[in-house]
Amino acid sequence: MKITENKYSIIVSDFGSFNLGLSADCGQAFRWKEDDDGFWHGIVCGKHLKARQDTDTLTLYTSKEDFESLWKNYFDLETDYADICQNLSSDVYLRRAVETCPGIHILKQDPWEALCSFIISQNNNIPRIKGIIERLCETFGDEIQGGFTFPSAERLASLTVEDLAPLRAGFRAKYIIDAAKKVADGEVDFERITDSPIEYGREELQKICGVGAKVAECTLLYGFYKIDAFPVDVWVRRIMEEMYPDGFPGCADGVKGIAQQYLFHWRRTCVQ
DNA sequence: GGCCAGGCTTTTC
DNA sequence: GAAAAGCATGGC
Repeated sequence: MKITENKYSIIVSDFGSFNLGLSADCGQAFRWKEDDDGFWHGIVCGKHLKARQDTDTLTLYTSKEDFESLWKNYFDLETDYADICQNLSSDVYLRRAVETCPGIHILKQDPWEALCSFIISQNNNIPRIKGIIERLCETFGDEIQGGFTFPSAERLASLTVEDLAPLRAGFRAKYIIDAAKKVADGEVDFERITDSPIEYGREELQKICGVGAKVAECTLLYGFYKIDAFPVDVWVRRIMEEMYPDGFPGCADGVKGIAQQYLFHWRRTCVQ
């Protein structure tokens, strides 16, 4: 990876196969938007980023300090996805998925935002998930340059289910409040989940009302970067039935979450 | 108007 | 314990 520092931006090259738009909009994160000029906008950990990708370069309108301390890590630019994808390619369907949709990285999202987002995702579709999250941020986040921050667990823990009515989140509102309370008061300990094997996180997260196996796996994968977490939603269930009736291939062991993300996006956008 | 959406809880058998 | 019903909302 090569980095050039300009007055208002950072130019990155030699970043492997990373694809910004695909990674930002393949169903793992819900707040990235592309404007009419091909710039992607996102807000992560209270900081707004404008970025675009051209053939061989990434341009990020940020400081070198923020690139090094936040964005480089968020976009997982230092992991060798070529190596991972080559290993996955020993399976025929995974090979098709990684070749058809190259450049997806797992985004290292804020754990609370990931948990809250995937609580909202249950029995829901992606456009509406984005709408609810947008209203959540506009209503309860802090306004900054470029948009609104994702409201903290502490902020939401001070609210009632009725306060969330403007989100039109339906039955999920009570789950958001329960999650916020348990995270804010430390009953669910994010630091310990970070430092523990994945099984601990599974048990802890499912103490929250409205968090089952699938939401827990998504939170562990996208919020805690436990890349062997394996969320099974309706799409992945279809994949398992259609392609892997005898189980998931061993070439994905240790990185099942990454394999899952490629298959999820491929099955949703390319197959049939 | 019925079906579906990155499911989970509650109720019933 | 397994299976089914119920849950809010909105796009198609």
